[in-house]
Amino acid sequence: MPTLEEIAKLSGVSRSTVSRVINNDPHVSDPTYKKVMAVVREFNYQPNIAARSLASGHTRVLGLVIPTGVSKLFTDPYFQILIQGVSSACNAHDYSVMLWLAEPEYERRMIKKILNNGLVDGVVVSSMVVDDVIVEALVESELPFMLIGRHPTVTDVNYVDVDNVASAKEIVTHLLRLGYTRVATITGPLNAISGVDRYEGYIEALSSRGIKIDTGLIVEGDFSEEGGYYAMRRLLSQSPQAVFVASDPMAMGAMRALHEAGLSIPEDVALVGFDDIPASARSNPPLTTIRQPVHMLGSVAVKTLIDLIEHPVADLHHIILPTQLVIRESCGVDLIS
Amino acid sequence: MPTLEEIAKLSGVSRSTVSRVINNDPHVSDPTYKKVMAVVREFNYQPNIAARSLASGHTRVLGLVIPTGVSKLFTDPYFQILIQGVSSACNAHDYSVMLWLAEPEYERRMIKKILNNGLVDGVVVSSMVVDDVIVEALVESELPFMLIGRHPTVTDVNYVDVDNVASAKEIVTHLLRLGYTRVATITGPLNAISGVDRYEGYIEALSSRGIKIDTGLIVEGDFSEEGGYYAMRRLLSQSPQAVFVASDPMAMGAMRALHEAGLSIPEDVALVGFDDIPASARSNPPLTTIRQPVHMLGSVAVKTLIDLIEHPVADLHHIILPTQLVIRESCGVDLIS
DNA sequence: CTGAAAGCGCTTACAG
DNA sequence: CTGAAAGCGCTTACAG
Repeated sequence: MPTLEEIAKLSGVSRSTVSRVINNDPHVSDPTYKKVMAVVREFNYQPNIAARSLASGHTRVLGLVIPTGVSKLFTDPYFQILIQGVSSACNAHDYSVMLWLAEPEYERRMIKKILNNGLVDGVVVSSMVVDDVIVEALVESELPFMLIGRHPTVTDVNYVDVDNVASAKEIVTHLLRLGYTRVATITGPLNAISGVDRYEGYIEALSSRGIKIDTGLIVEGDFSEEGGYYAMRRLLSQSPQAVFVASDPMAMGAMRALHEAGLSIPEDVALVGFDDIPASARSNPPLTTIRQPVHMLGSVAVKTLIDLIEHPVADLHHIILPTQLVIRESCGVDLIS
Repeated sequence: MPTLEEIAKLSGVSRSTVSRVINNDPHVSDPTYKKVMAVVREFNYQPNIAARSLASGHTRVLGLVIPTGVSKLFTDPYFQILIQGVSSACNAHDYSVMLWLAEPEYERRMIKKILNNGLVDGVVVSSMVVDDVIVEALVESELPFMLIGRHPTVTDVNYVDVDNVASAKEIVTHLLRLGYTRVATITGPLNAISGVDRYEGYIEALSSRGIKIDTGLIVEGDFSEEGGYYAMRRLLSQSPQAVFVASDPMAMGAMRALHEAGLSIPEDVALVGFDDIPASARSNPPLTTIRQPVHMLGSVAVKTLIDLIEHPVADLHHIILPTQLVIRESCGVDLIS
């Protein structure tokens, strides 16, 4: 592994010039550029990252923190796609991504250490819980950061999100329009912002049609398949006509519970979800759901963050990405017309 | 974010001394230590990683490369547990882990770049395919590295593995002992070393009992649930009495195919797997399988690697971890006695 | 367009 | 036990 100094000597120029060449500085003559590049290639020169970071003051690595625990991270397709979005946008901009692989409590203890030692140029955070301390730590650290999913109380931070309230309201309204009146919901965890927002959308949809809220029809889930399964079992005794499940993995669990109970979908109980994970198109029956642009949430967060790093501005970025209502078979068809 | 220099000034000692304190060098007097630590805490000093790496020549970060593509990585519980093992061992030794988030082809293009820029002190590689170029790159780079899973041709490298051949032979022999004679197998991908080894174990078990190999009973899978499902469907026409499935996710897929065909396990077809993922204990029926110490594979790889980094030796490490035959219901009971 | 020089924030022999 | 000094391998004004 040669150093920049050696490359300079070998090509008969100064270290400054080699540095310019490898950093694509336009102020280098063509012959010089070619001469140096030949040597760089010949010796397979790779600039030392630590030295480069120390001298330049930035590392071109982004931190990705998902304070949700490793198991959930690997279990929910949402994160899989989100991470792909983050990862591909980073690659495209020549940044690396450092994924925090640790449990929630671990984060809190280490978070400041990691934030302040200059390892990352910025961070993207997904799926915070409402009382998460990470936002404070981030604000204190003065590092640029992007949230995926808005924060309920701290509003002067950058984020990208979908309109969870409106989207949930839309799909529940669809159910109402089909003629169902006893519409239940399996909510997300209510300490997650998206959980609260989707619940809110459910309430709004019912209220705006003058339907009274029946708390017996509301069960809290945790976004997981298992959680959906058990929530649905609890809901069974209330015999809802339709259920809005606040995430597709939970909807898969709810389907399993329904099948086990010998109930058919949508004839006995109609079901809709939220996410549109790949499995939702293949489920039995295919799931009506809200499609989130998950990959794009990740890539937009990264692109915005990189822009923030490279061109600091004071303006806040609050980006809302569009969702789609995807109608398949699990919601049934118009009961009235 | 104060620098070491400022901490030195503030505590009235030299930079050398501050460095010794934060690195727990025993050659520091107690009063000095306390004085400096007080200042360190007061200002929440975090050493700059880039500077530290540059000066010391090591980074305390380990690369984890699993050249299998992001989707597979997030889909197979094997990797989830492996990563937890790697991650926890790193944490315990104050190392960070950098997970490559990229598709296989990408690796090859970038691998040298990443290996030679001094970002990682060593790397652990899991799940290579037989013709993988990464081992060469690793050898060239002169970085310390550990393989999880042996390499078929390059033997002078360090690895930790289970004895796939013997374990597969053991579980197939169990099937034979129970009285089944038409024993099929759904293999792993035969460009993966573990896929080949488990297939080899199947062959050995049959051969050592004088049973002729029937190629119609051998179908290649890909370690995934889907792959197991389709492989089992192809096997159905051969009406095997029992099937050795080379991974538990594939066994789950095979069960699904069997259930769909209206066949019951183990009455119509007995089934055994390999891995013992969490789902295998809860499947219907619970799956007889080989338990791999996956978490330990990860942590042993890391511990050995760190030892290699901190105490370089020429000796090769070839570590074989034990497996267990876990007998549950899917294999049925003794047909003969 | 190119080079000399300072500096990024640490660690580590070397003295004492 | 402690400090002065060199050095890790780069980048970046500053001159020219």
